[in-house]
Amino acid sequence: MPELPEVEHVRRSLLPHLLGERIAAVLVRRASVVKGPRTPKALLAGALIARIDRRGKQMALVAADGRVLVIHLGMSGQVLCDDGVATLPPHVHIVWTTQRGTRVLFRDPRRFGGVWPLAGLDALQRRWVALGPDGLDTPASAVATALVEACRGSRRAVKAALLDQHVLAGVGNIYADEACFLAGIRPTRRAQRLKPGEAVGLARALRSVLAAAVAAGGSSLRDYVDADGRAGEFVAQHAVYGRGGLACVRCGGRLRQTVIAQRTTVFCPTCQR
DNA sequence: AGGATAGCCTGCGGGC
DNA sequence: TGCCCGCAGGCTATCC
Repeated sequence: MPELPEVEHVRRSLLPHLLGERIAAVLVRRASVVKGPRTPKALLAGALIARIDRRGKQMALVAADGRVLVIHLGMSGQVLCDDGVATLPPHVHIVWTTQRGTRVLFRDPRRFGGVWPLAGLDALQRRWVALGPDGLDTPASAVATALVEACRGSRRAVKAALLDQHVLAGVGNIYADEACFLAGIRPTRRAQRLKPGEAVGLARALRSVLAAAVAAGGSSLRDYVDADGRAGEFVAQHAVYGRGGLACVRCGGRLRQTVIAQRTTVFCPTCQR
């Protein structure tokens, strides 16, 4: 679903609604989306929201008293804010209401996402060290190092390594394909065959694609909108994702489609080697 | 032990 | 029109 740029945009769009605001009430409408204690306290009832952090595709609401709630949007998750007047749309699983009357909805039709109540920042740290470095907030050189180390001796495809959140946090199917195209690297290449210079190029391409996508508000295919219901515009800039069989924007040749790590993969056989 | 496979869910578009 | 199939932005547990 939402990958790093979409989650970052949701995070930014939530800030004006939640930062410095106090949660007055929490309503859980479908308990199974809460992965941990389901008490109002664990779900930030009474909390003053001090920060909203992000690592990769995960977002964390951090309360002034140290409570933390991790939100993962999965494939179809949304966090929506409204004035609390309209009828709830379908698949809204959690509803927070702030003291000022803003209603914050966690909506997730496919329910691959969820929320994880954590005791504090220590627990968040422990959860997030398991992830690789963030694809956007990390210097390109460090991203390249992480890629080189993950590829060393690995027989899996380059794209499979990019999708592995333990290697690098935040890259999903769209941006893996787009970064490989920008770097001129075929996503099917075995990771261990990647030369160090190519890993550096791929790291640069990744950051460039992620930053451009954030600037465009992310990629809205079906479900994705930010907290204010706005869609992202980055789809118009996709060079390969969703364009299998169409003409390469660079050479005009026919883009090829295959499957890597169970994910549809599109690349240009001419521009990507 | 890394890496490839199901499985979790709902909704939508295409083909018949 | 309507039904059935395949497919979708993620991740985990399980198996080889």
